[in-house]
Amino acid sequence: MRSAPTILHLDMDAFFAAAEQAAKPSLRGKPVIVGGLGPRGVVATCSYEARRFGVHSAMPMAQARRLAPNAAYLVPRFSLYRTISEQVMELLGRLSPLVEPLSLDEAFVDLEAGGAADDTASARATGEQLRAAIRAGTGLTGSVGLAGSKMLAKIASEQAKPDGLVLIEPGTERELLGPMSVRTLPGVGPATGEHLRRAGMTTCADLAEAGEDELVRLLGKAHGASLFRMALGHDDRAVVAERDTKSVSVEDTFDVDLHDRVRIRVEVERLADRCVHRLRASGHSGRTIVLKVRRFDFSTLTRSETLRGPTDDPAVVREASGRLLESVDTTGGVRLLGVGVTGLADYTQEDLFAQAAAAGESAGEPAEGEAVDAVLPHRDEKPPEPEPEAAALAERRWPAGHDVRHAQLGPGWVQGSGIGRVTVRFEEPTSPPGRVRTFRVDDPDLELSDPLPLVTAPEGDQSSWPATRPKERSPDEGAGVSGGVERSSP
DNA sequence: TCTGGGGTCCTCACACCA
DNA sequence: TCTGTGGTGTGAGGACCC
Repeated sequence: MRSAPTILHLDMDAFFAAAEQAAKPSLRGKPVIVGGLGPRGVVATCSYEARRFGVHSAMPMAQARRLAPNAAYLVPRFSLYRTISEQVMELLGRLSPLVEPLSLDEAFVDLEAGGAADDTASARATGEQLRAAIRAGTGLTGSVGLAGSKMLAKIASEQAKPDGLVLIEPGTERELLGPMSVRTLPGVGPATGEHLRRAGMTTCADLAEAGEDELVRLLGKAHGASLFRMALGHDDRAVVAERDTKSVSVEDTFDVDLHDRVRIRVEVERLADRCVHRLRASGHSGRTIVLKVRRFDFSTLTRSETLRGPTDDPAVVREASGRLLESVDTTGGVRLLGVGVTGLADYTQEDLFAQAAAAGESAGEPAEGEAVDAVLPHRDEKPPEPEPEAAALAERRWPAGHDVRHAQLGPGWVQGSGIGRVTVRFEEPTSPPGRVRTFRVDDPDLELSDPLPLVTAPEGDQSSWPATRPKERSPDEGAGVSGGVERSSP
């Protein structure tokens, strides 16, 4: 635990939905729900306007539609979100070399490591400057939590939402946490929460009172001990800038359960190819192949097989996945299939060839050809073919929310499509709300386009931000801050 | 019309080996 | 030779997070 609140947690507010509202003036102030629009989709993010109807993340989309039938429903546009995220992470990088991204919209920053703050006043000033820079650079708002540890900084940013800043003064942690629900603590989800509730513990103070031995008895060594420390406000996890990937996987939920064994096998092979594609793109190979099957009744099972050496060969992963599938009973139907690779190695393929060659020289040919097969990439193997062009066009021609351009009417976005028609709203991030027009899906004047920038020119020059390091400011600036939680918002 | 996708970490059971 | 023990690798599942 640090003596100054120099861990910063940034959480962008309703990120995907806010990005869509920034891109689409007609959606501002309205309920916007982003997620899978298929029959088995779930909500990824929704705007604060949608939350007032009771909609929240991870809710089945069908339920969201019942609660908010008039909301705008959009599919995620990860390329847009990634672009914005890179801008935000770049701003964080100016504060410190120690930035730990948790997802596209969340990160920890160690302000001390960057010399960006060393006391309460400078930390608060840095947090507010950051929020202003994010707003100017992206048009979006983010909430900032500041504390002496990651756990408390995250709790603070949660309290700061939306569009605020909360600072937890070191020394006040235990008092602050005491009355909070155990669910506030990282690692306590529905199952652990219920487990603790049955043992009579609902608040952090209850956990602290129960003692470490009791929590270890209830939850096991690792979880129990860490939870006890967290309940006391102790969390010495460091901000880690680079994390090694441990596994790569892909999975698909099908609109209707699959029963046909041949079709299931084909899907598994397709997933294996996609998984290897991702594996190679990340510069990895892997040794353990994992097949995941979710059955008609939502029961999920995994089967895995460890090879003699790491591979990034699609044929090897396909074959292993197929073998694993043989051991799974799929009668009754399958709603999800997944293929993953763990036990990752970052050997380059050249290294693998060198290894195999060296092994061959020193020990002669391997006794079992299978071992080589599992290690050596098949160089003549092509990466997975993209889906046939016509099928891809038919499937994803006008996804709801995507940007389009009309030869005469200019930029707009897909409001909806069906029965041979596509409805487009003609507006752009900096325009007033626009008009709606409907076209035939094969209208030659209409084409999909890249997302437009959310802000045309930064409000004020952010290129040199931060202009002065907060630590260099006058010591009495922002002074008078003391004790407990303080919130500031516009 | 119930429940995505991509991850991480932990626990437990079991086999194998020294 | 048999038995006990502890470490390690593997496989499966659960919980959690965003």
